[in-house]
Amino acid sequence: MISRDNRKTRLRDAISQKGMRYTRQREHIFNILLDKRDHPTADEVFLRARGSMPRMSLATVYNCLDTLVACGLVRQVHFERESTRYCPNLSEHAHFHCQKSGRVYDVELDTDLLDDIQGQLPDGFQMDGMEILIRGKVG
Amino acid sequence: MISRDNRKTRLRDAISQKGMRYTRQREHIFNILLDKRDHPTADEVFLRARGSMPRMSLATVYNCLDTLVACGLVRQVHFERESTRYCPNLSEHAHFHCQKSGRVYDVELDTDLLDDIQGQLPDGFQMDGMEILIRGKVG
DNA sequence: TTTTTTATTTGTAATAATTCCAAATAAGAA
DNA sequence: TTCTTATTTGGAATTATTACAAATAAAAAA
Repeated sequence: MISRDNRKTRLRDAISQKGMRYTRQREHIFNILLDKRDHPTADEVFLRARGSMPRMSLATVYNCLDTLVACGLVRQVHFERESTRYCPNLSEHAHFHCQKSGRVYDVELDTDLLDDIQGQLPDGFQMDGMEILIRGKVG
Repeated sequence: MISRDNRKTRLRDAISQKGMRYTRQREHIFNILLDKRDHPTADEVFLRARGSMPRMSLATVYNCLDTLVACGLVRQVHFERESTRYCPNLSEHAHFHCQKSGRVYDVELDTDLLDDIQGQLPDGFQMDGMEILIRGKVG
């Protein structure tokens, strides 16, 4: 399975870059995020993870997710007071939160637009990252 | 004090529009947010509120803040896993979070730009609100 | 390959932010 | 002024997340 190997290589590279260790748990969590890109919470990831790895603890899920974020393989998304969601889509995009279904959608935006925002910052404001959250309804 | 009266009127109108009651506590919390626009957390608001209203409880602070948000007088801002911050600036703007100082800045953006984002949503995506969060450093 | 080192996992306890609840209070309508 | 009921209050409960210490397992060294 070519894509599995690609994932593995991506993960190995990113993790070793940070001087960390490659573990079955980290691989498992990464695959879960890539297999179903529905912006799950840590708890939802935990439930899925236990399917094929029943001994995995919730603490490990949090640890692994934090590692993936630190390695730049995954983004965190926060809507209101809800729990953190995780997104493995690394292309620049906004997040649309449907108030009816609760679902979260990735919305690709023009790169120019994102550059524009950066350009409109006052002098001395250095941008490291941006998150565009849109509340609304789909359908 | 003209501006105090303006505030009072704004608050009265917004609250009665929702069929809710005007209370000293709600007025107090609203004034606290308007007096120092530094995006305080509920707990910070609580500390300030107790200065001149020592019997006010934290639950009331949360209640009042929720009411102000429901009335459209105040916006909530969420950075990462931090606690909710409150912003009484109703003009469309982005929030810049300085990683060094922890401070939050309002950043005015071109209205065109915000319209552009709305225009780039796929068909069927209806936008009710948007939050642009920028992580970075100032100075 | 085996040993060694130490990062990671695991289960549980602790914490932080927020919400819930039921009794007391106080808007504002009658 | 009385009455109704929304709001406030204090504290308990909940939720999401983090902290901790012992057990495990990568991967470097022998």
